[in-house]
Amino acid sequence: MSVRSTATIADVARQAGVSRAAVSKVIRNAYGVSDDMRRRVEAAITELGYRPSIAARAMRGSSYTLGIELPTLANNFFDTFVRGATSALAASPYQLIIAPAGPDHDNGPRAIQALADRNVDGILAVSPAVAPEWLEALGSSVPLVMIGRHDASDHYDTVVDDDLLGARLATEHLLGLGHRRIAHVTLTPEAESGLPQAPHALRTAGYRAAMERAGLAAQIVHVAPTEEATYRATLALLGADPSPTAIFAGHDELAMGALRAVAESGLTAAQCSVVGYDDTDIAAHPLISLTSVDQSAAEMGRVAVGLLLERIAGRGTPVHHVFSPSLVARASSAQCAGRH
Amino acid sequence: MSVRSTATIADVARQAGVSRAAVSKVIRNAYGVSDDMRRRVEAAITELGYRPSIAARAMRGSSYTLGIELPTLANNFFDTFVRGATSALAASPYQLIIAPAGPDHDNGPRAIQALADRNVDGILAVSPAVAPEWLEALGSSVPLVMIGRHDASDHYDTVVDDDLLGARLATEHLLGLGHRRIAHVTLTPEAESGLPQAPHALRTAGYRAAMERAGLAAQIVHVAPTEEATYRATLALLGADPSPTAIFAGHDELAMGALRAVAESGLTAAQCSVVGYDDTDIAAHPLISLTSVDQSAAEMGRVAVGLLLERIAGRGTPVHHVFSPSLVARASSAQCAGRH
DNA sequence: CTGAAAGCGCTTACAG
DNA sequence: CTGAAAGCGCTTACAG
Repeated sequence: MSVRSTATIADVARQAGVSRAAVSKVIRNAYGVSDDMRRRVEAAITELGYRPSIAARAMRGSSYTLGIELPTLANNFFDTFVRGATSALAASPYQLIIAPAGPDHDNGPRAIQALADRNVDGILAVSPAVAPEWLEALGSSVPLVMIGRHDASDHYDTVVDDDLLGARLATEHLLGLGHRRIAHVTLTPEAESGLPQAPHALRTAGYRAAMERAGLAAQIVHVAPTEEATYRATLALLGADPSPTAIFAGHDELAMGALRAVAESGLTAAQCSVVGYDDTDIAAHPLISLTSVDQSAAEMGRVAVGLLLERIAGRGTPVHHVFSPSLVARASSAQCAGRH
Repeated sequence: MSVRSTATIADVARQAGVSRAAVSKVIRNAYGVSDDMRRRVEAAITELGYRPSIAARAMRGSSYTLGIELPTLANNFFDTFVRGATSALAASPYQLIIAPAGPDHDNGPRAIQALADRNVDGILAVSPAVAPEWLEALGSSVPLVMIGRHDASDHYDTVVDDDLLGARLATEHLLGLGHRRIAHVTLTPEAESGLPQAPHALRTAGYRAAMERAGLAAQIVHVAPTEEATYRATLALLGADPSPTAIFAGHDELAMGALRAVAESGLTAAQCSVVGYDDTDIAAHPLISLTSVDQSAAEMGRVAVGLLLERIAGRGTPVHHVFSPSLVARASSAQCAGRH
């Protein structure tokens, strides 16, 4: 395998005794090349260890690169998503690159912009807090698929799970187990720029609606997006009177904090159940066994890449793909036994 | 914030009433520009929302991009590593992009090559199974820093933790707790292409040496690199007679499987302790509380980026940076109580 | 089917 | 300090 070839298209052309245009056609699999010419060019390419310069190609046509912006790598959901995306790209000429947004709030757009600056052929992004107008402008100049947004966009596609339904599934699961005092621990609205269509805002709405349908009072607690913050908030909840017999956490990492508080308080799942969201790998681990809402991350990755390839192929009309989440029940939720 | 500007350097030059060379100097912060000219150019850039084309810049000079190849995103170690790397880049003009290698064995070199093809200014890579010769060739044409390799390389730098020491710390920790029958569960050698200098091979050697010094017999079990495989292997170990009172796992994910088998067998840490390697976030979680060897991932990321920037700045002599790991003792390891 | 020529958007010497 | 010109390695019409 060659490493970084010093050979250019001109070298290959000379070696094969053809024009540079001919070499270009061969490497792009364009038509209008005789078998004989193709053979000679391919031989020259092998002999010289020629590799096309992506930078040069990007200036004229395609960069053969798809970029995906992620807010963090720490979330297992994204790993699964990326694997799904990669698998959908296996037979294509595209290479996937990831631009991590980093911790700062404004780094989402910055990382997305960095991808656009690099002439990627298409962008996949997870950025709940970016303004739709900015995305519309971006989508007008480069194929764009946003993950986890419920926007009714014109110039980009969206792939999202039905957060309203997911939250309903979680809440009704707990209601079905006999729980009546169910608290919802979620992110502060600012974490999503206060957008009412953002995933966690919708999950909260779904929870609230399910509680209302059951004739019960909703109890919503806002926390910083960490295990630790949820741990402390849950301890406070469990120390109150009356205290909840079940906690629906906005995502699995929060649920881990709730789980810890429950365990430390010496309570069983029957006394205080916990349900998360995302069904990350850790939720499935037998030592954790967290009931959670599954978004089928891998399938989302495949679908998102599919939409992006369609856009690259010329589709201009927006597609909004909504996945139906499902609940995976595990040991962290159990029939309500009441307290004391 | 602009999105994808259609303006080129020529547009800016026209708008500002200067030459394209002048604009180029301003955006590169090169000297030889009057204050007045700089002001006019900057005004034009803002007005037109101009953003330099990275592809065009890459053809002539720098792509302002650093690439990092990772075998997977699932490992928490890498997330921490990337955050460390990003923090070291904050003040620089470089953007970090990640090329995930994917599950297939040969995808490491493929992803690294994809970065080289894209004219990145430097490469960071985690690829234990690539041949040193290939890396030497690559390092001769692009600044390269390899993570987790003990190679005595000429044309690339290495950043690695002292796996021999880490394994010794883990083993001696268990010995100090009174354990005598300590099994080591690790990856099959093929997972590292059988390289004796590979991380897990060295950890095994470190374990073996510590056991020998204590006058004890080593017991080494090879598994596939999954929680599940380690779970089953540990169950088998615990069912044997005599069975180990402690297990040192090659990394934390394996340790999670061992932990599960121990818990399911109804054994306490005093009856069968477990120690992992990497000190991932999950190890620290109170519901898991896994004793583990810490490699200071974030610091490794910072150091690796530092070395890469030095290479980009012109250093040609190789640097091999070795980190000293430390043991983080938690509840999964305890004073040996024997069995039955 | 094949190739000469123009041009993508920058940076780099080189004059002035 | 400033700018005209060449050139980086490709692809794209356009002739032949």
